[in-house]
Order: sequence, then C-alpha cells, then structure tokens
Amino acid sequence: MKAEEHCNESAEKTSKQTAFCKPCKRQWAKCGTDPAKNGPKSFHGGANTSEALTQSQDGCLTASLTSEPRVKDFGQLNPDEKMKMLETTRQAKVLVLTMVYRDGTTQLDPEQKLTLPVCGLLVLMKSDLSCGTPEDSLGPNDSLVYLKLEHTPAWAQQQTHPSPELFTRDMLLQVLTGSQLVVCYKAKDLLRSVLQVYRRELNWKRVAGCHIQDPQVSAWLLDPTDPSSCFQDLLNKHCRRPHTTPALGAQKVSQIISGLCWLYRLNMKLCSQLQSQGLWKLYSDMELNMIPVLAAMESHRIHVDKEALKKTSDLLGTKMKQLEKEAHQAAGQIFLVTSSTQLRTVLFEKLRLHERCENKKLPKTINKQQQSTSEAALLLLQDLHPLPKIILEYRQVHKIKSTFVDGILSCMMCKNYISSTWHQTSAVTGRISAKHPNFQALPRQPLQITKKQYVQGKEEEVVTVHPRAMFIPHEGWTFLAADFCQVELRLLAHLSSDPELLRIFTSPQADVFTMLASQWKGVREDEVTSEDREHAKRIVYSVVYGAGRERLSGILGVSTEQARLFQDSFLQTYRDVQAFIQRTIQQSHKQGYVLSIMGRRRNLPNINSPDWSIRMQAERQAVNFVVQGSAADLCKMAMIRIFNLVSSSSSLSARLIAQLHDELLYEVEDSHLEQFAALVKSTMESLQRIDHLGVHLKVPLKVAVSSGKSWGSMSELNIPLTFPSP
DNA sequence: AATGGGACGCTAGG
DNA sequence: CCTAGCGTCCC
Repeated sequence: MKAEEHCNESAEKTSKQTAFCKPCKRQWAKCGTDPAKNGPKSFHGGANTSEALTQSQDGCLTASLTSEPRVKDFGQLNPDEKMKMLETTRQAKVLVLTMVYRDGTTQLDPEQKLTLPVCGLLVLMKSDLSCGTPEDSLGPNDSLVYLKLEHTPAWAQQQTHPSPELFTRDMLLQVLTGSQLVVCYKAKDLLRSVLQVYRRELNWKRVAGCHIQDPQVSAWLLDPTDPSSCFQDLLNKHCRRPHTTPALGAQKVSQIISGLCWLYRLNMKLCSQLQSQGLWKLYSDMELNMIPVLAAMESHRIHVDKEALKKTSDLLGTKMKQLEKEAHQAAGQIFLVTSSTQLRTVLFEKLRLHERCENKKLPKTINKQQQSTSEAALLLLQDLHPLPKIILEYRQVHKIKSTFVDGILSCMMCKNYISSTWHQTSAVTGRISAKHPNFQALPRQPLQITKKQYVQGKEEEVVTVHPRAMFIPHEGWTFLAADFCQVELRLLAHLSSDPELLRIFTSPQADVFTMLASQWKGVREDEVTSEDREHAKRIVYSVVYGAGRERLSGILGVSTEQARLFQDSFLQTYRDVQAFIQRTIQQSHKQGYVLSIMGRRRNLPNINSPDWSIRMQAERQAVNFVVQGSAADLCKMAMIRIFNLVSSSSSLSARLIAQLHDELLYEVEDSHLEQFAALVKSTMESLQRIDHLGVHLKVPLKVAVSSGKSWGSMSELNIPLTFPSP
C-alpha cells in the first residue's frame, strides 16, 4: 500500500466538517422543520427537500457517535493512526457492523425506508470471543470505530480529487473481506451501499470473496415461513432481551452499541442452530455467497429507453379510453371498467350471462364464493356477448400500462436507468424475488395494439408493445440470457427416478414436451399437435404445483372431468412420479418438514391439521417445495459459480442483470460474447454434480443461451460443444 | 371530510 | 404452489 495515495488533506477537512452538526445551514433553508411531521416518503427516495429535513437529525447522531469516548472516528485519525487502525482491524477476532443512516437510524432499527441515504458505518471489533462479559457491554479488549460513508455530490467529485477517501476505502475492504468472522444484519444492503458510494474507485469484483454472517439470512433458513421482519423480532424470538424504547442523543448511541453486542450473540445462537439442524453447509456455501452476488446486481445500472416508455404510456392510454368507451356501449351503461365488483353486477345481474351457460361451470372467487370475472370466466362467456372480449383486452392493456410502463417509469425518477432490489429471504421456497421494478414478472410476449386511425388512406395500424424491449445494454455491450431448460421437470425425473421420464432426458435431441405428449397419448412424435404439446406442458406443471382438477380445467379451458382424465392418465404413465408424491407426503407427515435437494428445509406446521383443506394445502406445499426449492438451489448455485469465475478473472467483465428463476440475464462486452456464453453454459450444465453438497442428478442439465441488443429481441446462440478433444 | 390501512380480486412471471 | 404489483371497496 502506498501512503501518498491516502494522504488527502482537503478530503480530511471536508469529512471533519460533515462529521459535526453544521452542514445544512447554507444549502438547506428549512433546517428547523420537524422531520417527523413530514410524512413517509415513497420508495423512490429523496427529493432534495426530504434530505434537507433529515439532515439536522443526522448530524446530531453522527456527532453523538463520534463524541462518545468509546468510539474512534476513523476520519479524524492521522495517517499513522489510520495505519495502526488497519492493523488492529486485521488482528481482531470478530467484527460486528451496522450502517448508520442520515435520518439517525441504523440497520438494527425496525422500519427501514428503501434507498435511505447512508452516512456511516459503525464497527465493533472484538479481540476475544469470550461471552463472559454482560450481554450488552463491551469487553476490555473490544473497540469501536466509525467510518464515514457518504455520497460525494457530483459537483464536488469533479474537482481536483475524484475519490471520497481511499484510506477509508481500504479500511472498508479490510473490514468486509477480512478472514475473521464478520457479522452484519442485512449485509447485502451494506455491500450495495459501499459499491454505490465507491462506484468509481472500487470494482465490484473486490467484494466477491466476502463472507459476512447475516442473522436475517440464518433465521430465514431455520424457518423460511416466519416473516423474519426486524432485528428486534429476532432478538425476542431467539434471545431474551429486555425491551428497548426509542432514545435520542447519547442514549441512542449506547443503545446502538449494545445492539451490536446483542447482534453478535444472536448470530452465535443462530449459527449453532443451523449446525444442529444440518443447515450449516447450505448457509455457508450457498446463502452467504449469494450476498455479494445480489449486492453487485443491485449496484449495477440497467439502461432503459425512457422516451420510448413515455410514448408507449400515451399510446396505451389512448387505447384504454377507446376500449372503455366500447365496454360502456356493449354494457349499455357507464361503469368502472377496472372494478371487478361493478363488472360482476353488469355481467351477472344486468345481463344474466351465467344463466345462458349452465352446462359450463363458471369459476367462483376464492374468498367470498361469488361469480368470478377472472380471465378463465370471461373466456367462457366470450361467445355470449361482446363485453367479455372487450374487458379481456382492456385488462391486458391496463396491466401493461400500469405495472410495466408507468410502474417502471416511476422507478426511474430523474434517472434513465433502474436497479431492482433483490430479496434473498422473502420466498419460503428459497427462490429470490425482485422489487421496484419486479424484473421477474415482465411479460415474455409482446402485446399487439391495433390503433384506429382516422386518416384517409389507411384504416388501421398495428403497433407492438414490448416492455422487455425497453431494456438496452450499454454501448458496446450485449445481453446474454442462459436458460435452464425444464429444470423442474428434470428434477422431478431425478427425484422420482421414473424410468420413462428419465429416458426422455437421456435421449438428447428431441423436444421434451413433444416426447411427453407422444408417450402419454400413445401417438408417434410427428403426430403430436402443438395443442397436445401445450396440454402436456401444463399438466406437468400442474402436477408439480399440486394444482387440483378445478385449477387445471381453468388453465386448460376444458371441463373438470376432462382435466381429471388428463391428470390421471399422466400419473398412470409415470407411476414413479405418483410414488414420489406419495412418499414426499408421507415423509412430511412423519417428520413435520421436507427437504430440498441441497438440504433446504420447510416446516409444515399444518401437515397434521384436522381440517381437511388445510392439511391438503400443506401436502401440496410439501410436494411443491421439494421440486421448486431444489430448482431454486440449482439456479442460485449457478449464479454463485459464474460470479466467482468472473470476479477472479482479470479478463472477464460480464455482469449479472437479473435472475428469472431458471434464467440468468447478463450484460457482456460484445467481444467477449461467445467466450462468455460457452463459460456460462458449461458452468451451469456442470451443476449436475456438486460433490460437496452431495448432489448428483440422474439427468443431465441442459442450458440454452441467447443474446440480443435489447431484452425484447433475444435470439438463440449456438455454442460449439466444449468437450475437450481426446 | 378526507385518508390510509387491510381485505379482496385479478394477472404478470416462474 | 409462490412471488410482486396494481386496482377497488370499506372501515
């Protein structure tokens, strides 16, 4: 390390200033306003005014923190002391961390607004592991350091020194990637913030190796059903800690420090439970490695064609007005088209359409057992009246506009890029989920809009609207998608060892669902219609998902009797699949939980419920979990493997954009495309065997790769086989 | 007289 | 089966 790199006098001074309670006066006139009166902010975060209002509070907490005798302010140390501090950090046995936000809260506080501006990081360094000291006080050899962590405004960044502070950066790296035990509640948020603040001077690859223990993750692994909300809840559940009340100033600081001590104890408690439940490997080898992967994903900016989105929004708005008018005409009255209640009144009380189709069973709403107006219901009614078709089209357009056009626009605010938030612990099955926007739910198929034109010459114009096409790679880069083909079905074959199902996947060429349809309908493969194939696909997944006949008939558009026949004949053809389902249910009854292929666990407290429907639901959850959870395991392992390969290579640069459960989307430099595609494909397919986790699938995995200059126009990529020639 | 939270309905994805 | 998200409706 070079000393001169760190000796930045002017940066020191600015940091000194912001550390105290001054900075808002000049820039922000409304400093005295009570921040509490200014209601909750939307997730899109800070308009300038909201930052101004919280500023005063922040300065005070920072001041209280750094004036607390036990806390050393890293920014205030001279270069010599900083070097010593780096050494102390290296020597420490345990580091316990929390971010401190500008509004005076920390990661240990209950409510967390999204994209909260961060101001620093408090580190508790423990030099011995003894728990002999009282639970919430420091040991004799423990010390506390405060690290400033703030976005430098763009205007200040351009002048003279581009970096916030390189010494602090290196201290952070020491803290985050050290070999000792590091504990942080919501570690992903910390990593993302660090990557954002040091966007220019810290490559995302640097956080790849870091292994930060996170009680939110461990608690979730122990019981994914528990809505593992905040730190306090976890303490109440796993430790016995007196309830704390919100405090201010010096008292608040003591509370934070004691919070860190408790965080350490909580972590130890959860770790020992993970070990005794056989979840340690999964935690350490998979879930902890996911944290830097997700942090890097969140810190990446995905470029979006904002202008095109705005145009589309207007277009869809016009289309909706047209359809609304048509709906009113067809109904013979004005009503709120978006309201299912009002639509129900029109369809079933005014028009009495249900009386004209007594041969078909119209679906009911789940909770109140009323006539449903869902897609399945409207499809059954569409030949009786023009209204259902109009509503169906209206709903399609409305969904696209509200969620995927306006919704994404509102995630962009003043920017022309987005970054989703990825959640590791919000799905019981072990899958990850995305928010703001939900990248995993963007429509796969484009929507055709016929635009009425009142221009002489042409009558109609057809426009296609495709939200995925709005996502554009950076200049000189390309999107690459890698899709695990039929993972869940392959896993079903593996889990059941059904010989017929296995055979389908061992013969490499053919289309799986075509083969399936031919096997099950008893016709030659070239006689399988596309309808048969589609049916086969839906039956398979309804079996996996445990859907009943009712649901299947709705999806398939056939009678429940027909759906039952389809399902039965499938289970007759693949006897061992049925055996697997029964085995799984039996096992869940016996032990009260089920396990995925990598040992992920789901407790099923209702599995022995006296209530039939509740018990049945738990049984479906059991079967579904084993398949869906195992697929999640594989996909997450793929993300980790590829992430580690890229970050330990000096030549690779591809970045993960999104995970769509069985598909990974990357942004790759144009010139690296083919090489990276081959690497991704072979890495993913190699997951058939994961020795250290005891995974050895009886079926091969197949990965399809495609690429494109927008997410809406991806085309299949042919990768030469990567077998080394003998 | 608003208004914000919760229940419900629907639908995009897997 | 399990997500997120948008929309009513009612208290």
